[in-house]
Amino acid sequence: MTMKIATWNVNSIKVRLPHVLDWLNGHRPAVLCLQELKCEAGNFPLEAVTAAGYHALIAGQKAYNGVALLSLQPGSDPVIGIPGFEDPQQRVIAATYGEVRVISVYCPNGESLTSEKYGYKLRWFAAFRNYLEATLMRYPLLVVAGDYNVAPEDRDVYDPVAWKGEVLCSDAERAAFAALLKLGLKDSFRLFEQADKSYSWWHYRVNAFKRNMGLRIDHILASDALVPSCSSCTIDKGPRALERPSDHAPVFAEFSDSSSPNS
DNA sequence: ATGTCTCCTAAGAGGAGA
Repeated sequence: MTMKIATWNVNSIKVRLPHVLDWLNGHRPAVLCLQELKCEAGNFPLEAVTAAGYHALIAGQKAYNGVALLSLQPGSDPVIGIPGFEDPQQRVIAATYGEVRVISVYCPNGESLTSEKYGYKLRWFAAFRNYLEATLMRYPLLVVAGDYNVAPEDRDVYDPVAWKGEVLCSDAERAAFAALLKLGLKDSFRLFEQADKSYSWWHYRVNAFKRNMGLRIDHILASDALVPSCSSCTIDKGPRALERPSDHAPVFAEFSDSSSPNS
């Protein structure tokens, strides 16, 4: 028996609700981490999600950002944000499902290396690293899934020469991502053989999706203690080809049920 | 290729953010 844990930057839950409901019904993930809700918690389409059989924990705000955890079983011990890091931007929500702690995260974009938002991005990553370090001590079975706004390696970029040093690909951003892995986390996608030119985000402009001009910036990190139970990680490009798509595709990882003995 | 999509304010388009 396996359970799926998935992540999807939906770029407005209001607009993408039909896609999300279809995907939930098709995959029945144990947990779906959402990013870029772009709505306040009170405007989240809770009834439709509940009717689909899902519980929801929501950290929303007007217009921008916003994250959620949808789940078949209710989560426990929810935490919103990064404790001790004051931030009006809703980017992080955590809860426990069975034995597993799950974090849905929307890392800052940064805009460009010369933007004030880039400095915020690097400060935010430092705080997030410290939060994950503390979280791992309390929850050895940890999944951190979301839009990291970092392409970790050149093979995660359709044109690494053009993107060299650009935001999402800069050395400092890649170092910030690597610092998360160094805590004892693995990029689940790279635990398995994957097709070349696998991406999770494509710009809306210039027919980028049809031309596969993409970046892999949505990741599911699994703690070292969870890695033995991880059996796959897949980018589902299907929803990106629909009418009115998000610019991101959902990503999901499968884990064997840790409740069975000797698993 | 200043290319697209979504939100906001505020009553028209234009700006912010990605």
